[in-house]
Order: sequence, then structure tokens, then C-alpha cells
Amino acid sequence: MPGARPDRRVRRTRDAIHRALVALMLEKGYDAVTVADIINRADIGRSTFYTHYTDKQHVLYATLDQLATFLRAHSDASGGRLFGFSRALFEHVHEQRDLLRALLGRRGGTVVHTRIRQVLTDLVRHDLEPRTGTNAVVPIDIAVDSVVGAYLALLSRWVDDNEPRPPRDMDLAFRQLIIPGVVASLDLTNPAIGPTTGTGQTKRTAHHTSGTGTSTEITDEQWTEQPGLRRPFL
Amino acid sequence: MPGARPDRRVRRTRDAIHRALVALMLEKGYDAVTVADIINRADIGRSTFYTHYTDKQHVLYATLDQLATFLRAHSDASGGRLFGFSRALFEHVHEQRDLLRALLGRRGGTVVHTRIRQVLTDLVRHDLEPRTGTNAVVPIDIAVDSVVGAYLALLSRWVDDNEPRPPRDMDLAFRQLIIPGVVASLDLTNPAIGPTTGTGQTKRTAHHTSGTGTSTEITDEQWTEQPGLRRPFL
DNA sequence: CGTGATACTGGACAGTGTGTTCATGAATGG
DNA sequence: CCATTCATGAACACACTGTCCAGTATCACG
Repeated sequence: MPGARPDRRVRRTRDAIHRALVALMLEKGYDAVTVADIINRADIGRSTFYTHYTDKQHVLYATLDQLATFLRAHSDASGGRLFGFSRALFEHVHEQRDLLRALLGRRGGTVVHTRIRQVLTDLVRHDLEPRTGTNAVVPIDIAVDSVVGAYLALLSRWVDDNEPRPPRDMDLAFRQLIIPGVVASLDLTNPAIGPTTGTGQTKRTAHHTSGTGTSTEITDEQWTEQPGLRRPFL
Repeated sequence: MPGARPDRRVRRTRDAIHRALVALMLEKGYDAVTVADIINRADIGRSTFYTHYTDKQHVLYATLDQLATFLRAHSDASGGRLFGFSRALFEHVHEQRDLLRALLGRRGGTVVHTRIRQVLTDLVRHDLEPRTGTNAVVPIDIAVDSVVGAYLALLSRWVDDNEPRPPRDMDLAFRQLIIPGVVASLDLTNPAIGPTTGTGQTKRTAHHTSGTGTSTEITDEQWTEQPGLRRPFL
């Protein structure tokens, strides 16, 4: 049964390995970290490592799965707001800065980006697909890719920033930069970008966004902490 | 003198090494390629490799420098059009698909993305900086990052596509997805997005894009081949 | 064509990292 | 308390790296 709590020694060992990897990634970058490094830092025997993980990568994957779970949970709980994961993820990264910098930042590995890109791509597609209008002028796959690309670029740069801006500002900037083009290109119906006043009003012209007032204003309202999910994923 | 043409043997060797690396990257991905692989494929002696390059990476850098040169040339020659590099790069990649897929695609290395990101970031910043208005609501660095992130995401996915869309469509999609948000967020003056009819008219409101008609319509007009630059960069 | 300069060869070598195996000893939880 | 499970550390085969060197082939140029 997967719910069964493993042996205390196992927990200790896995935890030590995990902590060692994160610390080393912050120091040398993922690529430069060697299994021997991890073993020394975690102060465990060589064979012990290989009974738990096959690889350096394997350790990373274990961590990433938890991040993916966290992401999906927050997306589901976002009340259907467009790009609901965004604010939550910025907030989470803010609180777990060291860990996430190790993963997402300059020194993180390709693996991490690939994996997170997959997860985000799924989330964004589920966000956009049901809202796409009949007059879309850009294939949805392409829209999804560009949204995810832009978001990941912001996030990656942000974690490496020494004096980071508040998560709220990052989320707002992302929305203001990305949403207008997506709305126009996909002929989005009821973007539900800001408050709950979305009236189901449909946009007609794809090229020229004629502002309709408050219902599509890009703000950070409707943001409330989700206590049950705020527990860091690690 | 750097212009002097190197010894024929040197040319032959360097070329063989370069071709071997690209071929192997397409087969196994950059990370999995070993120096021994390159040597075998290029059919040269081990020590020969090390007299020309210090590394696997070194070979890659040599290739990337040429790509960077190509990019800058095309950006300068774009007549000041916003994101002038975009169409040119899509076209170029289209013609050199195999090579560029090796570099930019799924199997390419982190190094490539990092380097190209740098180059594109410079280009985009030089595009946006002089046009930024006084009512910008997003820091220019963040806007640049998101534009580059979105563009690279599109490009990377595109090179791995088996039935790729025409470069023109990709360029258009990129513009339609990205430009509206950037115009609004940076309060861009005279975006010069489409034809030359830009009147220098200044937008006032950052949040609501009230369409002004043809001057900011997003098209692919004003695209002309630049014969002097169409020579592949390799 | 001849010759001095330059480049390629291929094998040997030390160094570093990987992943497996196994006998031994220690901690765990019921 | 004790059967079970886990950790240890050393030894081993393997793969890749980067350097060195003496011998050989190819080049550019007068």
C-alpha cells in the first residue's frame, strides 16, 4: 500500500539525499553535481544511494512529482479563473525560494524545465480550450506554447533575482502582457480575467479589442489564500 | 590575421567535426553525445580533436556564434519594424531545418537555449526600449523576458514539428499573440507593427486598447527577402 | 619539384565518475 | 526479543575525459 509510512531509516536516508541534492544544485548547478557529491554531502554509503535511486535524475524526478501535484491542486482550486495557477505558483515560489531557485533557476537542469513545461502546458490548455471562440485566428497549441513560454521565462528569471518583486506584481505583469493577445487571437469568450462580473459577453472581432469596461479589466482581485493547500509541497 | 583562410587540412577536420556533432545530436541528443562518438563519426584521431577544440561545448559555441551573427544582421536590416528578426529567423530555420532542429529542438542542449536567449533578449530590448511610452505599467525587463520566452517556445516546438506550418503563419501568430499585451503594458508609441502608415500617434490608456484602425493592424506586409543575407549562416 | 612548416595519427596513461555486488553489522517495528 | 529490513564500505569492471609524444602524412610556397 502506498500510504504506508516507510521505515524510519528509509525516511532519514531519502531526506538526506534530497537535501544534499538541492544544496549542491544551488552551489554548482545540477549538471556539475555528481553522485559522489551527493553521497558525501548526505553522508551515506554509495550502495545505499543506489538502493533508493537509480540516478541523479531519479532523485530530481521524485522532487518534481511533488511540484506537479502542488500545481494541479492549485489550478483546480482556482475557481476557473483564467491562468489561476499563476498567482498561486508565484506565491509558493516566493516562500520556497531556495528550493525553487535550485530547480527553476539558471543552475537548474533541462529536465526540470521540460517536466514543468509539460505540466503547465496541460494546465493552460485546459484553461483555454473551453473558452476558445469560433473566430480564433491562431491554433490553440501555438497559443498555449507561447503562454507557457512567457510564463516560464518570467518565473525562471524571477527566482534568480536578488531583489525580487512581490509575487502579486509578477502575476499582474504576466496577465497584462499575455492576456490581451490571447483574448484577441483565440477569440476568447468570457475570459473571467478579473472580478466575478463576467457576464458571458462574447467578443466578436478578433483583431481590435474594443474595451468593454470592468468585466475584462486585468487585476489581481479574487485572490484568496487557500489554507489547505498552502502547505509547501516539500 | 583572422581573415586568412586556414590550411585545407584544418578546414577538412573542423568541418568533419562539426558535421559529426550535428548528426549525432539529431540521433541521440546533445547530452548523450560523447567526444569519442564525434571522433568515430568524423573519422579523426583523438588528439586531433583536442588540438582544435577543448570540449564538446566548444564545438557547439563555434556554431552558435555564427547563428548569433546571422540574427543580428537580420535585425539591423529589418528597417526598424517591431520584432523584425522574427520572420527572418522563421524563414531561416525553415531552410536549415535539420541543423536548427539539432540545436533548438528537444534534443538540443541547455547551452544553446541560454545563448540564443541572450541574443534575442538584446534584440528585443533594443526594439522595445525606444518605443516605451510614459505610461508603461510593466517594467521593460519583464516585458522583454516574456516576449523572448514566448518566441523561443514557439520556435523550439516548431522545429520538432513533423508537418510544420509555414514560417509566415508562425510569424503572424507570434505577433498576434504577443504584440497586443506588449503595446498595452509598455504604452508603446508608434509600434510600426504593420505597414509604414504609422503616424506617430500615441496611445494614452494602458489598460484598454481602443483600436485605431490600420496603423496598428498586425499583418505580415513589408516582408521582403534580403538576398545578401539569405545565405545560410553555415 | 623540393623542402621546411604544419597538421594528423594512434596508442598509452592517469584521473574521475558510474553502477553493481557482497559479506558484515546495525536499526527497526511488531 | 528477534526476524526482518536497511545501511555500510570496499572491491570491481566499465566508460569517458584530457594530455602527451614520436612517427607519418599533407600542405603552402619559393
